[in-house]
Amino acid sequence: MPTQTRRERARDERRTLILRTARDLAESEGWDAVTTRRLAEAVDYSQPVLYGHFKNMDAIAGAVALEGIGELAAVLQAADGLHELARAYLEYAETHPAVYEAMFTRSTDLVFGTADSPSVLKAAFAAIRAAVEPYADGKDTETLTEVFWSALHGQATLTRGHRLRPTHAQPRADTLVALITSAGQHPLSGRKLPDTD
Amino acid sequence: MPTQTRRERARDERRTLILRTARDLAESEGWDAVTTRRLAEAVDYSQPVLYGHFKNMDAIAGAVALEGIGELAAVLQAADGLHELARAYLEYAETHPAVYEAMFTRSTDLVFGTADSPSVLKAAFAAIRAAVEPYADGKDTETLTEVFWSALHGQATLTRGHRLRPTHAQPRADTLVALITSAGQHPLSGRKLPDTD
DNA sequence: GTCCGGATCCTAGCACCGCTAGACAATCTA
DNA sequence: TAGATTGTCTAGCGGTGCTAGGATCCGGAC
Repeated sequence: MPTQTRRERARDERRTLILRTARDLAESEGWDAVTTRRLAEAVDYSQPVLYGHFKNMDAIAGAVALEGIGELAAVLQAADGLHELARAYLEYAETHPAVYEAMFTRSTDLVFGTADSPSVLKAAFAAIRAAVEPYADGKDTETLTEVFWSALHGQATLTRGHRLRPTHAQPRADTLVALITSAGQHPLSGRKLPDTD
Repeated sequence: MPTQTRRERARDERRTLILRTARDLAESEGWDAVTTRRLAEAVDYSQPVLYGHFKNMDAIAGAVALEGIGELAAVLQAADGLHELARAYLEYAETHPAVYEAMFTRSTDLVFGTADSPSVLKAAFAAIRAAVEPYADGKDTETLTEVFWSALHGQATLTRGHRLRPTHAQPRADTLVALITSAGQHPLSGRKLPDTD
């Protein structure tokens, strides 16, 4: 059935166009500028067309977020070592602020919850966990991963909100990594840990 | 001039009423529910009255945020030691989610910038810095303070967004504090650091 | 006591928002 | 070619932030 396939393909292309346009608009003017009217005009369709592809406006932002999580997971998997992963994470957040905001700051309903979209999200978390594990030193790796991720997330959001000295982003990242890499180094335990630099 | 004074007092009381109502509404139903119409109805005035006290809706949220920062600063100053401070910080964020959101997640324009409101904000940061300083071990205290604060902020926001295991908030906080308190404990330096527990 | 001027407040409205019903056009099926 | 399905649009509803312009109150001058 080639006709049906062509229709479906056209539909997919339009969906992709909507997402790409929404994403571009959000990155250039912020999510407040991504309204149904402006988005519909940008893709040269009327507003109801958007609702043929997405349940509502939040679903569009959610789809952009999911796309971004996939990108972030790939970036983190490609990173080698904890230091490199931290750098990659913060760089992604800085260079894609609107997507990052859609992922972790905007309303959270759909993203988490082990329902229909967790695979790519688990992949991102697993990448962080893999980089953290060598430094867990037998302790709770899951918790240490959450702590490390939270710290990265905090730096990303507070830096973006101009709450931290913009000139010291690099020392902050380095300090955080150093805290983790020397985590198990208590005076009583002289165990050697893998080096990161 | 008693009449002028009474007028001013009435004006101040009304301003306080607006802020308290906005805050209550935000905490009970979220900031999306704090609209000019609902807020005006709740304080039993018409919408234009709000604009006689605040430039716009964001300014109301900003005033609530400033109020919250003062509270947070007081809470942090009252805390004794790094562990206690971390607990107090996360507890405040958890028990006042809407105020915390107004402080650090919503649009950031007015809050920072060393303009007219930094004193109370600097007090909050100074309280964190004072608790961190004993563990800086001669390194850059300011950077370590930013790292610690970012980590707390990340835990607060990701926990609230249900991105972290809700059952492990305590271990996360403990782990973060442990990372800081053992920061200077490299194998080559056997210096004794103050104990926290 | 009367009147005036300024402060205060409200009604009404603008342009925009997310979202949807119902009419119309285009395309596929038979 | 006739009918059914799909796609798209126009028009509109109730809501939003915010403001102009008129009414109303109230302290001070005479």
